Amino acid sequence: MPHRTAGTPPPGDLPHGARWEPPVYGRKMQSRSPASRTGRPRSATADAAILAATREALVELGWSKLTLGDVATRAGVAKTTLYRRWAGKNELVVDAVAELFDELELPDRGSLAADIEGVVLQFATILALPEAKSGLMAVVAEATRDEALRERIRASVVDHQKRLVVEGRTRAQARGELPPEPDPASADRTVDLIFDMVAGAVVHRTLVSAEPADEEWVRSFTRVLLHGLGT
Amino acid sequence: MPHRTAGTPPPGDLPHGARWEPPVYGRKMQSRSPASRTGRPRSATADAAILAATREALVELGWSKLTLGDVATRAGVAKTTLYRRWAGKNELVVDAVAELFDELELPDRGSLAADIEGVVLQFATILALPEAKSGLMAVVAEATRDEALRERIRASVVDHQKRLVVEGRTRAQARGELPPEPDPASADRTVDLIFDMVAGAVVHRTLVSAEPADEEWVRSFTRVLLHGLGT
DNA sequence: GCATTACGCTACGACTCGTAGCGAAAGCCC
DNA sequence: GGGCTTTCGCTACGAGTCGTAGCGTAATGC
Repeated sequence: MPHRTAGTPPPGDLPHGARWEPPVYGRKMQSRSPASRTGRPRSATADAAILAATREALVELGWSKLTLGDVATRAGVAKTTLYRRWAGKNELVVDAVAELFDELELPDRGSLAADIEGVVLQFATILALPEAKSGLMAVVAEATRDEALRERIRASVVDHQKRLVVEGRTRAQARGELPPEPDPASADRTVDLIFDMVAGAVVHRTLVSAEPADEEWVRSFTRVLLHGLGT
Repeated sequence: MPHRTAGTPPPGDLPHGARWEPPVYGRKMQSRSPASRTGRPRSATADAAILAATREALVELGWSKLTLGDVATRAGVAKTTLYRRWAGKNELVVDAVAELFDELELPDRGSLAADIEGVVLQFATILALPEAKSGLMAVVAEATRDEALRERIRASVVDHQKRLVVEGRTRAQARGELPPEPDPASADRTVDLIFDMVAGAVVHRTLVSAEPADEEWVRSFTRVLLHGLGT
């Protein structure tokens, strides 16, 4: 099963993909893509094998020592096949890591605090995986100089998480735990702020401080997020 | 002027550094270091030129395309000189980026909120520099698989910032804006939490969301940090 | 002067990169 | 089945980077 961003392009985008000069959208699509096409189809098995091999290589070698030739060997495909499907290491790793975050959900635990603690713990668990740690931050670093890559990360990782923030806020407002927003623009800014605070804190805790974001830490974090430092 | 972590090793550490097999401390020290030594001394001018050239190359090329050979050329030194002083790209970039954060300070602005806003804005300004963005996150990603590198980052970047948190909290407690901590262990945890929340949010806003952490954002962030989401 | 260390320079094997070219395989459509 | 189209595996290649070795020279302390 190929990754969502590849098999199912964002609705209303990329109806055709013949041209391929600058790495606009990292993943190379099957040329001449109007839904139907003739010829031998791409192996979906290879897709899964390549992404799994990429994660495996990330664990064993880390970002800097990961080579596409090595990934190809692990996946049992030719190196050229990799270059036919992805523009380079950056795009490949984004897709490989993005799959890890697909399972993020926001189960209703009855209160805003419990909801936050639950989803933050999920996020922290994923981020504790070595392939997530070394892979994700490396591509984020690369994305500072690559607009298309940043967009790719946003589409396949960030938006997925941000939706959880929106959902959690809606739920909390229905419970009366949060005041309704005055206008939509202000609501968007608040969502962005919360998202940066939550994801940023977990990432910083895990990667920079190199300490586990365990239950105790998550409880403290949630308390400050909801009630501030003063209490 | 060589960087602090090199010229002035952490007090009570590294009194001798003759052996050099695994990259224990990234920066290679002058072999046989017991304070005095004979022979031609290392050029301090070269140190500054190399670190400046590294930042320049980070801006123009980014992390992945930065090569030590190129840095050497820009700095006007031989490539071998670079390898005599640093273990590799990671350590060099850490030192080059660390200098950017040396100027961080915590001026007394009269209230905890104002203090936080001031220092967060400083941090955001530095992090907005392209050399800081691409350089810092790349080495953090590498540090997930390199304990020594992580320690190097901690010593030359993170601790510097964390001290500001401690100072700000002390100041706020003296003003009566924050309650005193019950025990030292709890106090340490709180400092770590705040630090991860502040630095993490700014980093995430700047790098992942790719939006500026401007005054308006900082004000909103500070409000949530101090009083929580409920208000 | 002498010992010692840093420096600039050149050269080197090993490795990775990304691509080109080929024949074979695997699907659609007639 | 026959033809068309696209993908696949494989090999080979030039280009570029890596990190080091070796050498003669420069700069300091004794």
